[in-house]
Amino acid sequence: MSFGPVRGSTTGRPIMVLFDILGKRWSLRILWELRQGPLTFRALRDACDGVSPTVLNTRLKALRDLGLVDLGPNGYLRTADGEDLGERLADLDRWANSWAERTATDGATGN
Amino acid sequence: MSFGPVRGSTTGRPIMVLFDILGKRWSLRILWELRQGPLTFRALRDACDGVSPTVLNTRLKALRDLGLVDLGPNGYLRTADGEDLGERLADLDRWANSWAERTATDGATGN
DNA sequence: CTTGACGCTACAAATTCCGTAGCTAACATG
DNA sequence: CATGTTAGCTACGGAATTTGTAGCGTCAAG
Repeated sequence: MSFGPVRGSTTGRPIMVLFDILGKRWSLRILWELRQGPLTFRALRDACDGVSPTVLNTRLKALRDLGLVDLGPNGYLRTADGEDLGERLADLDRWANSWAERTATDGATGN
Repeated sequence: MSFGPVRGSTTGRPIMVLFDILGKRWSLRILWELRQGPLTFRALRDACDGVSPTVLNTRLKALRDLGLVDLGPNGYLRTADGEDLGERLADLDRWANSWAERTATDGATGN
């Protein structure tokens, strides 16, 4: 497996590779929805607010090429690396929750 | 400040708000490039591979609405929340580096 | 043979993104 | 005042991406 040239990034810095895929619509969401085990293509589609199969398949291909997602007998699932990345997303989720509380409080005090 | 209805997400879960903005091209990158202090609009543009001002301004507006970025006397900078989120991105960066090493090694072992 | 679920593809329309050019305002120099 | 520079930001047309709907081929159950 190798990182080819990535849109707008000739440096090959890993974080840029990540930004490139995660910066596309539904990528983060797909990784997120796979957090509790495998989902079939259609179940994943439903979980992602009915994202079009075109985009879902495109993302899934990219995610598989990067070794973050794989297709098993029970549907799509995250690889070990994907799980690892998923934990960073869980961190993001925890942060987002406290951020929302903080933001709500800000708003109440006079927006 | 308040979260309006977000594209494709009626739940209002904070993580979805985050996915919505971060899932747009250049959002992650902008937050990332602001990690070492304020940058002017044009400096930020240069840092982001010359992203078009149209998109940069749109992202900056969204990021400001969410209270993650602010415009100070020396240019754009991350707010306290933005810095906080930035740390999660730094985690992502660290993970991406080890991931890249792992991935390179995988390729070498013939898997 | 029909039904249903599976992964996935085709294709046109809608949306978003892009690059280039240029605007207004502020500040410094002369 | 005239000039030059830098700032943030907008207009606009063309390119690229995303979307929605329909349907394909395969497989297992009834």
